Amino acid sequence: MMSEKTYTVGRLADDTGIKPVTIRYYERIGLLPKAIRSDSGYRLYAKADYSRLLFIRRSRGLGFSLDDIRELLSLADRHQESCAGVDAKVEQQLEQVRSRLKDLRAMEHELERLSACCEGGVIMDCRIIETLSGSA
Amino acid sequence: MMSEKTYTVGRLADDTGIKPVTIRYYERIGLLPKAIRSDSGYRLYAKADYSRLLFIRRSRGLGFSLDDIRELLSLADRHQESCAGVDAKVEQQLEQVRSRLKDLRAMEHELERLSACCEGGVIMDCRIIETLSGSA
DNA sequence: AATAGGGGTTATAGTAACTATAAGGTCAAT
DNA sequence: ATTGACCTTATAGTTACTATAACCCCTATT
Repeated sequence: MMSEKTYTVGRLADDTGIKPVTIRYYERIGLLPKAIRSDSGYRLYAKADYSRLLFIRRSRGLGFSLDDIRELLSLADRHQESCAGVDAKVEQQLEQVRSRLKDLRAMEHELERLSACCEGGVIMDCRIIETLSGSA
Repeated sequence: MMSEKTYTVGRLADDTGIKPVTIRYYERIGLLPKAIRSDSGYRLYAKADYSRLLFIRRSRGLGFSLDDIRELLSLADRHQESCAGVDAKVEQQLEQVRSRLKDLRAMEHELERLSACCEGGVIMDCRIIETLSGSA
């Protein structure tokens, strides 16, 4: 029903929300296979590439690094193996996200505290500057 | 009571928790003034440098970029001006931290959901991989 | 005096995940 | 034939460092 192999890079970009430069970058670092080329040298993509890119985009959305994603993709291809590795990666990513959350929450609180203590005076009397400079 | 001008870069590093390489880097990009040198070419630091470095470290801890810190430092030096600029920077940083928090919380939830749906089978049946690949 | 260690100095390249720029080739439509 | 929107490549820039190499200095011990 659908034609076989006819996404150009820009079309793929529109469909996946990943920019052409980024797609080419992914190819260069081996995250995407080398695209086949048209007679004039344009990259041509098929459904499989589209799926792979979506996989990458979703994983990026969960904060996985490109290296993590490389591993996830290679795991995903081994249909018959246990998915323990995948699960472990997710768990590990969750750890990382939580640790980052902890840091950011601390920053948020400290910034709130700072913001609250500004009374609109002059730098010399500014409690914010004082806090940042201070010896506490 | 204390001697006047005698921190070496390593000493300053120990006192501030910022590594020598990083201190030199800060000097190179103009975040710290060029250190005066000993006869043999060693950098020598005074109390003021120590304070400035602490200021930088605290600000980094709040997530400010080095460019932000550059501005904060230059604001901090203008004692007689209004501290509105400082307050604005803090506010803006708070915004950024909160936006990042929002993203990370979303990631956390999604990762939790994923992690929960793994039932320890084989990749082919893995709901995690399915979700990452899926067209939803 | 020679040497060993633990400093210090520089310059250069690498990291992550892109983004920006330049300089050019292709394609479809007017 | 030319316009405009696309494609191609290579190269450099971004952030805040880290790593490496190759060398110099200072102090203390043999």
